[in-house]
Amino acid sequence: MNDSSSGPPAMRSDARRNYERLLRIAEDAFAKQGVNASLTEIAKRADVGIGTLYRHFPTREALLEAVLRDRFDTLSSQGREMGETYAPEDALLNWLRLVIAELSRFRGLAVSITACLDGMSPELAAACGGLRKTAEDLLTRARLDEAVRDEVTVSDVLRFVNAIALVTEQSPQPAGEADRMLALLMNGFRRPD
Amino acid sequence: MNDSSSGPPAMRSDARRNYERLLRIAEDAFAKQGVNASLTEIAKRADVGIGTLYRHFPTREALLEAVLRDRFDTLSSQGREMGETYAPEDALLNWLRLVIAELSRFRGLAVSITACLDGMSPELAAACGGLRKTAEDLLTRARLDEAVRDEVTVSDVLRFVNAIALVTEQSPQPAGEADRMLALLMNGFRRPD
DNA sequence: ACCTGAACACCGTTCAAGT
DNA sequence: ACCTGAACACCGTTCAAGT
Repeated sequence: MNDSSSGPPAMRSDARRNYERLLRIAEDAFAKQGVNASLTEIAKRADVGIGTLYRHFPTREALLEAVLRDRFDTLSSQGREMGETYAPEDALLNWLRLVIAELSRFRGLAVSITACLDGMSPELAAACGGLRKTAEDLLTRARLDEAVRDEVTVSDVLRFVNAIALVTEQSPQPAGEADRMLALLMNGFRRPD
Repeated sequence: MNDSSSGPPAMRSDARRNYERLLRIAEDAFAKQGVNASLTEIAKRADVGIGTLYRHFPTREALLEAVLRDRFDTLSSQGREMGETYAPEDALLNWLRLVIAELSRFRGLAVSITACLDGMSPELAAACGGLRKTAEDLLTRARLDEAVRDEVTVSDVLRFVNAIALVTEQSPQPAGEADRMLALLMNGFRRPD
């Protein structure tokens, strides 16, 4: 909490180097092999003992969370911008598109995020919290604008978006499919009148 | 193909016993541990050498497919019944509810099915084919009844249904959540007028 | 024709030993 | 304070040897 805005935590310089190398290699591995990429191999590719990986990131989720943090932060701020520049419904739609793109970056990521939406996997809770807050803002605005039914909750939205990413990620044209599904979904969210 | 309706394939009686034991144990294991349950343990619990498991089921998907076959068949015939007894839209809705319930039986099943909808995992193709055909019939009827937009494809429907199962399966009240999401979805499918 | 299980290559995770 | 890597328990998969 105190180090989230006050810059990098204090570390011995070799430790810091290892930490960053691990992060870089892990991102690449997750992108190429999915979120279940071999930790042993990540350590090896980072020229680091496996124990060092575990010291910095006690669980796979901790490592994943670290890799995700930056991206998720920019996702949130993009959401805020959109809220200011677009009409409520478009803001929501466009932002959700970005979220889906992000969730599709690593195979299996959407599953992990779903798990954390459901309360498991406390490691990713911070990452999800940010998303949830942004989604809440955009959804509320859309609701006030009468563009979305009252019964639709933030959980609904996030769950669906995860679902779309999940089910699209192996499809031949992920982005196209995802867009179509998202459009159908927003149509479902809209009020009947 | 020739043995799908002409009864069980010819096997030595001990082989047949092993085959069925494996099937029973595997179903239980998949239900309890998800579709990635340890094959080694399944073989052990079935009192069978691991090689025997591989002889009968060369891949995990083959085993899964065998476990699923019966259930998926009854799912298809239930779909046909519903097509005859309910109004087109209700038939589709109610059948999709059943599909979701089935996909939620094993953790991770929806992911596997999605993979096979997308053309990977040929092992499960047969199982998916049945689902697809039934979905096609029900969807066509709903379309003719003008209850569903023209652009909605079978793939859309199945993908969404998978998505719902997937994203619901770890939720606190899976069935309730799934129903809500399915309702929203059908709302999105409906024509604007 | 079918079964067995040892063998191999891999992985996650821990922890005593080092600097 | 941090790093290392051997050690342990597990898994998937193959295949030579058995009946």
